[in-house]
Parts: sequence; C-alpha cells; structure tokens
Amino acid sequence: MVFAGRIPLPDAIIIWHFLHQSGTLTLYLSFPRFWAKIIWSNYKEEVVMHTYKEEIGSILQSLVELEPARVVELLETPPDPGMGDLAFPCYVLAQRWKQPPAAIAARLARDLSGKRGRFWEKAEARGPYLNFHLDAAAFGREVLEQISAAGERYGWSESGRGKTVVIDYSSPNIAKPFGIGHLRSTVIGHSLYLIFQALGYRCIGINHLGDWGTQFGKLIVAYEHWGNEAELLADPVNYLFELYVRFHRSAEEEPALEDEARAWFKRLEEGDPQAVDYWTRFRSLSLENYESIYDLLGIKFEYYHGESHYNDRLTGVIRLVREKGIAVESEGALIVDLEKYGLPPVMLQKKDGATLYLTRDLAAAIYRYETFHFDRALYVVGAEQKLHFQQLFKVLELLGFDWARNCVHVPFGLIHFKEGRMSTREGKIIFLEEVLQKAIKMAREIIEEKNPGLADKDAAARIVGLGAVRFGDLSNDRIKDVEFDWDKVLDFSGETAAYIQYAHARICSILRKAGGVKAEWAIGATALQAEEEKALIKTLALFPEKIEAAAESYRPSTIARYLIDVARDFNRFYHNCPVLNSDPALQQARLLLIDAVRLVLVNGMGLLGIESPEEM
RNA sequence: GCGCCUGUAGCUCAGGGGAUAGAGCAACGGAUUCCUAAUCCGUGUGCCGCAGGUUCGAAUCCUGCCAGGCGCACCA
Repeated sequence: MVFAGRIPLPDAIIIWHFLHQSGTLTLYLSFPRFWAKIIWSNYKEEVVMHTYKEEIGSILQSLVELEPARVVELLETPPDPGMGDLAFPCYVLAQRWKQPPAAIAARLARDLSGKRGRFWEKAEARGPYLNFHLDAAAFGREVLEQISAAGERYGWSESGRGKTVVIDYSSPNIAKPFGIGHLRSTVIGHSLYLIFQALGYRCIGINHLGDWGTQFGKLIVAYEHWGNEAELLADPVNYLFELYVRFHRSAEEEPALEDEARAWFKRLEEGDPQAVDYWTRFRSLSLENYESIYDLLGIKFEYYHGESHYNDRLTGVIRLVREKGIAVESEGALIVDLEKYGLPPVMLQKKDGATLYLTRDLAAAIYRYETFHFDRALYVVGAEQKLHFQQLFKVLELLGFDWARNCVHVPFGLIHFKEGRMSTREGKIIFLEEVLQKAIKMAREIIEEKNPGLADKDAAARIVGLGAVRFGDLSNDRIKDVEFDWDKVLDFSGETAAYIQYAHARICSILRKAGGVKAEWAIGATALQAEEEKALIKTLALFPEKIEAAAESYRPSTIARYLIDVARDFNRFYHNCPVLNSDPALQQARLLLIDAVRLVLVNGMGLLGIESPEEM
C-alpha cells in the first residue's frame, strides 16, 4: 500500500522516483494491471496512465461498454502509420449493437470529434476501424523522460517481486565435450534467467550436471580396457571423448561391454572406492573444461547441483513412492504405471537396484521445492525429453505435491547437421569452443578491414563474435530445429547481433562527439516530427511489454526480434536525420532520442546475455 | 503402431483471430564533400503443406490427411 498524498493506493508498488531541481517529485507506481506516474507539485496530484493504450481504454470504456482492459486487448497497430497509430476494430460491437462496424466506427469518431487526450490528438473512422492519432510531441516527451529517468532499468518492472523462479539450464552430460548442442539450453536458459530477474523475480540458476549414470560406467570400462594416464592428463576432454566414442564402436560388436558398464555404474552407486576414484577424476577433469567455456560466455549459476548431488536422497524418494502406493514391481524393476493418464510407465529402479535419470530428477525437484519454495520451476531442456517431463510432473502430482503444476518444461528444437542429427556416441559433434573461437576470429578480421584504427580490437572482436553465436541461437523461436551451418554462424550482416551492436556503436560515437545528454532536453521532443523519429519513439515505448511477453512465453526470441526492429528504426533515422549537424534545439532532442535508443539496445541485448561495444 | 513438434517467397525465418501476409540472405540497380557503408533506398517473388469446419473475418482456432523431425521400461 502506497499513500499518494491523501489518496491511498492499494496494491501499488513504487518502481522508482525522481526529485527534480524544481522540487517536483515524480513517482512511478506499479499497479497489478498498469502503471502510473504521479507528479507532486504544490500538493497537486496528477495521475497519468503509462501508455496511450490505457488512456484510450479508459476513454472508450463508457462509449463502447467494455472494460478498459478488454479495449486494450483489442487495440491493434494499423498496417500503415499514415492511417493512425492505434486502431480499435469495431466488429466486436456489430452484433451487440446490430449495426455495421463501419457505422459504429463513424459514430464513435463523431462522439470523439474535437476531443483529445494527453497522448492522442484525434480519433477518426476508417472503414470498420476507429483510428487514434498520437500527439507525437506529448507522447515523445513522455517516452524520452521515462527512458532517461529509468536509465539502465528502463523496461524493468516489479511484477515478479517476492516470487522465486528456479531455472534448470545448460545441464550438460559431463564426461562428454561441450558441443554446440549444449549451447541452446545454456543461452536460452541464461536469457530467461536475466528476463525474469528484470521483472523482479528472485532467480535461482541451477546447472543440473549430468554427472551420474551409466555413461560413467562406460568411461570406466573404456579406460580400464584401453586407457592410459599420460594421454588422459595431456588432453583430458578430448581423450575422454575418444574413449567414449571407442566404447560405443566396440560395444556394437561386443555387447558384453554394456553389461560391464552397468556393473561399474552399480559399483559406483554402492560407493566402491575404485569406482568413486575414477568418477571423481573424470568429473573434475571435464568440469574444468566446462567452467572455462562458461567463463568465456559470462554465464554463472547459483548452484552446480549435478545428479550426483541427490545420491543420498534417492532411497528416501524410493521409500516415499512405495509409501504412497503408486509404484509396483514389474520384471524385477520398480515402476509407476501412468496408463490412466495416457502416459507410458516410468521406471524408478532397475532390476539390479540402480536408479535412473527420472528418480534423480524426482529427488532434485523435491529438494528444490524444500530449499527454495519456488513459485515456478523451469526446465530448459530439449523437446525430445518432453515425455520425460510429463512423466516427472505427473509422478510429483501423484505424490501429492501441489507445486507440481508450477513446474514447466521449456523445450527447444534439436540442432543438427544438414546430413542428420549430431551424435556424441558416433563422434559426430561440433565443439562449442571451436565455434566461439572461429566467430571471434572472423569478427576480428572484419574489424581489421572496416575499422583498422580501433584501439582494442580483441575486446570488440570477442563481444561481436560471441554475440553472433548467441544471437543466432536466440533470435529464432526456440521450439524449431536448427541446422548447423558455418556460413550462417559467421555471417555478420542483416538480422544479426552485429547489426544491433553496430547501431549501438554509431550512437556511442555521436554521443562521444556531442559530449553527453541531459534529461531536461525531453522538453524539446516537440521538435521530433520526422516520420523516422515518430516511428522510433513508438518502437522504444514497446520495450516493457516485449519483456513481459518474452517471460510469459519463455521466448527470448521476442526480445531479439524486437531489438532488430529498434536497430532498423534507428538506422533509418540515422540516414535521414542528422544529429550533430542540426539546430541546437533539435540537436538536443535528437541526442536524447538516440541516448534512449542506446539504453533500449543495451538493456535488451543484456537480457540476451550479449554485450554491446562502444566502438567496433 | 501410438504420442508430441514443425510445414509461410529460391534459401533462413517473423507474424499465432482483424485492414493490401512481412524481414533477412541471395540477384540486380542506386546512395559515402556529412555523425562508422557491419548501413540505407529501390526492383521481383507467395495455392501461408492439402482438404473440410467454426467465425462478420482464418496463415493464425478445430478435425482429418500428407511430408519431415523427435519420443515411446532397464541410457541421459
């Protein structure tokens, strides 16, 4: 509860405040459905809706007998800015009012003729639509003021305040090299982490390392048969990879090796010292490699809780499942029959007594809830594991955990070669490290060619190269499969991170020459009347809702696409509206505008885990 | 066999009930006395997989089919 003067505002949260030199205090408040600005000056309160959408929603409320929120939902953007900035389609009213939509639009336009709002200056009918035209000056000033005041927090909100979201991402099977296939979970998960954090959630990032299971039995068998210490220490990750591939090649002709591997894993689960010793070495050797890549990518986790972390909780889980009476013995194994729910049965314990992936996921989920009391738990894991998660969540539900419905599998498509899928077992894999290094090298070459005078080329190349790889993965809808193509990875033109970074660098260059900006210049926004300027301002205003949309659908691509739009709008502006070579008043307004663009680009790219260099 | 996902321009993909379906790449042409040409502008392209249905209105929702991918008990 916040008190605005004498008016109590329930459920409001102060987002930020700004004390002007004049003594005026500006408060931005967040309500459950909208947010508002309150300006205090001589005890007069003025409440202004944040967006013109909401303003229109309240204006139309009485005229069309619809809830403001419903009106806002129906509002859309006309195909051509010349038609207006926002359109209300009148079809919905046609049935209720028994009139053709065009007649309704005309009538509403008549009702509103001569009227204007704080952000719109006129409304007119065009066919079945009631089109609103923005007051570009008032709107532009408001947008620039807000962005300038919010700065590096522009777009952020408090909608997730007090809530916790646990995000399971990256989660590679170690003892295998970090392949390009691991990139997706890593960057999508990390981006979701940043997005939820921007919305005020407390985020817990967990790297659920695949550091347990039969693959370690396989490695031990391979090492016992063919391994040698010197080679292992010389190049641990590649050597383990070779052993892993060799195991699978040999196992095709000698299936007994698989039994040997299972036996070793069983020994590991029983705590056999020799097995544990092997496991510890293999685990730490490959983890070193993983950590170097996370460092390069700037990714951190709150916890590296691998599957092995839950070992001492597995018997408890098995006991719980038995107590609840949902498990049955079948062919010597312990399973849960899910036929009633249209799902195949799941196995929790093999006939040799060893546990499985799902058993450990069960233990992990329970542990996470007990530890973090999450409001939501996300699993950023490939779409091919959809069934696994349906089963996991169903078993949790059968165990009586009502928080099971807050567990969400965030699936993504497979990354594959033109020729077919990647396979670690067959050695058909691309090393992520190689991809990153090549991208950085290519970026470096382009910088050498385009900007030979740049001071720190290596730093810029690193940012641009890593950005290209990340953006390539984040800009398409995560659910779609992607084909790995070197040409595409190493392409820096068109809809890429470099396009956005380049726009950012251009802005920084202008700002350096101008020597800075001042928030007060927002008053001059009246001067921003060019089509390119109006389009840019409208696009900038969309940023907060894009972040919300990305979180709601768990799709960072929403933000990536949006940033392409921002950069494109900026580039058009750049080519048609000189900043430094314009009249002082216009120059100030334009400087503030491009500074706002800069903030949106930096904040938005930041949510994708991508940096923006000041020069490139 | 059963289940899930995907199918939009030559290629890669946006758009996920609303006005004439959009970008990038590739092709061709143009823009640099001026803030970085990794940019911008212009030219051409579509049975939105197919067939039904719901709706005032469907690329978008529903059903069936086709094609591709991915799953379906001792791997993770």
